[in-house]
Amino acid sequence: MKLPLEFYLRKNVTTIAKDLLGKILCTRIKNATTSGMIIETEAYSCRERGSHAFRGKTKRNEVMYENGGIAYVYLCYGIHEMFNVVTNVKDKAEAVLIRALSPLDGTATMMQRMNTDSLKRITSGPGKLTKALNIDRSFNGMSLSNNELWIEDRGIAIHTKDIVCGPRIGIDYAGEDAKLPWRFYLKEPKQKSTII
DNA sequence: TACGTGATCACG
DNA sequence: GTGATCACGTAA
Repeated sequence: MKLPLEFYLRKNVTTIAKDLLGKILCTRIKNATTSGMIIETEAYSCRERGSHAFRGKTKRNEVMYENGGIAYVYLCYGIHEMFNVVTNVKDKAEAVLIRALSPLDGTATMMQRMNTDSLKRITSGPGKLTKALNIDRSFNGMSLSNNELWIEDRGIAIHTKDIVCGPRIGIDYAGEDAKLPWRFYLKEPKQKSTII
């Protein structure tokens, strides 16, 4: 079942980042469905220096200011498309970066898109999972409850004790805010046993 | 460990 | 207009 809009409209972005672990990110492109379980996320808020929205609204980050439940997709390092989930209500600019998935549906399609035979390599990074699911900047601002792009709950329960948190990756420029423990991921052993 | 790659944004 | 910078991935 697709996540309801209320899931995304909540005000605590770190809570949403944790709650997204174990949920399923899916795309359906030209009859090909691909998906994976979310196993790593990072929270971003306009209140801290790590966020694109820290300095206010720009053409790139404007969708972060919309109501939650839509996608924020941008190009990083000139090569990689990055997928974020916009959260909170209009004008409260917050988002959750999806950093890694555990592949579920359409693995053959994803491996073909990634030009590899290795399951482990297709969705193990923020730039890779977008390519595997065929997400690009044309998805920017798109609702997460339509038939092309959505996140669903398949009843996989994640315990707090199985969630590891730590500082976010690649934001050294954010000064003290780079130390915020706003990166969340699943412990390895549990991650395997929850995939059935 | 180095570097490709191009959009973005804070400057003029 | 320009230039430094960047929420990464890969090869080595």
